[in-house]
Amino acid sequence: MPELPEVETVAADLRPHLVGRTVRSCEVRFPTIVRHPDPDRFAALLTGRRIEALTRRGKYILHHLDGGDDLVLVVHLGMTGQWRCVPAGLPEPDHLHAVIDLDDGTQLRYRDVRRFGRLLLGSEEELVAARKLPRLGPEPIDPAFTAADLYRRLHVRRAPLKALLLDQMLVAGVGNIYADESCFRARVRPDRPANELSRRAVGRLHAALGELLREAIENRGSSVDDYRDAWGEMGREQHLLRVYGRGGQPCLRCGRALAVVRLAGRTTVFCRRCQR
DNA sequence: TTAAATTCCTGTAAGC
DNA sequence: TGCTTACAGGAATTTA
Repeated sequence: MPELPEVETVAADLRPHLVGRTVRSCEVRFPTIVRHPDPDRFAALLTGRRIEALTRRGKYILHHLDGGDDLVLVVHLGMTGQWRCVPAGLPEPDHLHAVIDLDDGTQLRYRDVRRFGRLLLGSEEELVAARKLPRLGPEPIDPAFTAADLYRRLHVRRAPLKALLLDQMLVAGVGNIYADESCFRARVRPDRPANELSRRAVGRLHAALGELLREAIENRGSSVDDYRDAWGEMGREQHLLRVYGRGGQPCLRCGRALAVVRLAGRTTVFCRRCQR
């Protein structure tokens, strides 16, 4: 499933191909995929706009448009969303929910089997005010985000650490895979109430998060389930995951069978011996 | 305000 | 083989 490294990979790959392109037409085939504004207005507003910049924030891809009104096309891939740029006329896959034709003959395609993803159009302020875009927490790979920042956010909360790592308002871009992996690297139990963590433990967690996410970006993300990059290719990080998807198998550090529990509604894997 | 539970959605795999 | 059922999870929404 696409988390920060996967979304970063897609955004970085698309950027050189999309910046400077103009939208010729837009067809929304599955209306509920567009969450703001209504699909007809979405298509009308988008048509004729030029993409001036492409950025990522958390798990969101932001296409900044010309026109002087700060309009942004926002894409969230949810669980199974795919955002690809292909030559127009290529055979269409199933579950294709939106198609955007560009002025160079390429086509942006939004495909999403489970339809947990979404497309938004508006200024960032408008989307946040309309509660279509959350007030995201800091970027975990931003050098300005320090261990002290993370500690300040965690030590006032009593929820299990895992639940807070998944909270996009606390820190942006972490999902189930990298939450479990960062806890393992930091040797911290994901079910510990956040306010019980020492500064030292939060320091390890902060370092683990940064290292892990940078490594995963380097490896073009984890292709578990059906994540693919903008060209339909798989990432490599899934081969390096140490706990995610390995419940019951031996811990790669100590050999003990990895525990599987349910936390914050998510399958959570950790080592009862290595993580305290 | 916070935390936990529920909902959406479909492909896959396990069980009978 | 074919059917039913459980499971996967990001985040909005609801409930406590």
